[in-house]
Amino acid sequence: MTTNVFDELTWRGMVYDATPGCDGMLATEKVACYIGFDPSAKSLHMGQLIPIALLARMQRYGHTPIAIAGGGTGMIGDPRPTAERQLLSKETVEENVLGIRAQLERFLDFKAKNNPAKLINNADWLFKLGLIDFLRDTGKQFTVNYMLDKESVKARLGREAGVSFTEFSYMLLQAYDYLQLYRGHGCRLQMGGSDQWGNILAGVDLIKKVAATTNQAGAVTGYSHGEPHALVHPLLTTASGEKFGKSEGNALWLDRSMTSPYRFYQYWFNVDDRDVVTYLKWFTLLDRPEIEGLEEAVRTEPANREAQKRLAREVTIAAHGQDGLDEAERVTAAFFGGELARLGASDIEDVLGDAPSGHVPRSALQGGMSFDRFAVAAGLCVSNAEARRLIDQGGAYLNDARILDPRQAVTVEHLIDGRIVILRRGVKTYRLVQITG
RNA sequence: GCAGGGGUGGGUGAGUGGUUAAAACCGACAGACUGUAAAUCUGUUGCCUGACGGCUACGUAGGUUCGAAUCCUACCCCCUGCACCA
Repeated sequence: MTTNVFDELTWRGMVYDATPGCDGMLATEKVACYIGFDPSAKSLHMGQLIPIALLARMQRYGHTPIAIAGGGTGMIGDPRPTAERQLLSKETVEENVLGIRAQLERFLDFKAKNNPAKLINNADWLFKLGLIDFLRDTGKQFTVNYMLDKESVKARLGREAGVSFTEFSYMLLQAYDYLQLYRGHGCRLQMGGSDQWGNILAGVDLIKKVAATTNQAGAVTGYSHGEPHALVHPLLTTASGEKFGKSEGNALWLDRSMTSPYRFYQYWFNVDDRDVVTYLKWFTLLDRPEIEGLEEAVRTEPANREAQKRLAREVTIAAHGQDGLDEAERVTAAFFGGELARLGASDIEDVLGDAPSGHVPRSALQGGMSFDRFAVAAGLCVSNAEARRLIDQGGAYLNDARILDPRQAVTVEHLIDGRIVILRRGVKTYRLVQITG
């Protein structure tokens, strides 16, 4: 472990940009720092593990992490370069904030003796904010020219549909948040992705304007709670150029009911060799020698996947606890260990309770059901045509036996202990089918 | 508001009356090879059908035609200039 977070983050490749003096502050003082979490869904997604990891690391170095649940800013929405956002209802935002809160509590220590993490909802102050006061106190500090400089706003200005005043104002709200935290919690660092740089600097600028202390001659001598800073991380993409944290184009979630621990684990397990070291640095607390050891392992014995296994273990346990990891590893062993056939139904149910599953009524199998239709009924394929295609190509399996004839009948004979069937497509897509009724 | 360009399958994008379920590329899926990797190679990639064949589809709604993604009309949306706001 290096002596200060900044060096640590630099080594981990997580510093894209920071305000001058930020490194010095982090090396010599213990400060409060914050990151905002947008409550646009009831669960955080994998991409948001990045800010979580940053906060967690700050805490380890003795700084105080503050997670902001954007209950207020979530009512507005940060402008996207393409199109206006759909406003979420107040109820939805509140619900989402609750979900996010529960998840953050697993990653940050809220009971630490010296620097317990804090979780604050910016609705606390934004909802109370009076328009006139806001325009006079905060709005007056910014020129529209400054605000127009933001990339996402520029992009929108070039379009006929434009950008609503609502979203245009977002930047000021975020700046105001930072000011509130600065005043109320002495928060001196805001972090985020590099796409947030503009918004974060707006906050820094606002604080500097409002909280500067001056000498007799009017020159700035300092700031009431110390100089505010900004630090942003690079935006992470995979070696193949995709957005990090997406599988088949869908986001993976931290909520186990939305993304099972098994799928979560598998995502990390399957990380490209080219990405695995970066991910170890970003998402695990492993120290430098350990990561360098794994890096070496990737180079010399890639087939062992030591780095991927370790990555998957570390991150899954952080997100889903020991139970979640056990479950993910049990399912993995059952599916990929080639011993499905030897297990009984209750063992399988036990182990795979969490695996992607489908249900087919027993009555459908009484007279036998052709395999292609069964595959659709069980949710392995979306259409009969797709099922037939899959079978033709030799990628369909029933209880680990390849099926080559679409009309092959699935009957009660195939049931494991009379109530379960395992379907598989290709190498790694398994589906547990429960026969009901 | 005026003028011009455009809306095609998951994406980019060809196609301007029949031979077009719609080129090409990407993505996706499967197979081979492997390490549950990458790269590569092969196949598949609207739906129903074992197959013949059928059905639905090219912004939306109508129309012309034996026949339209392709022509006409109206509407919606996007883009590019110009004007207005200044």
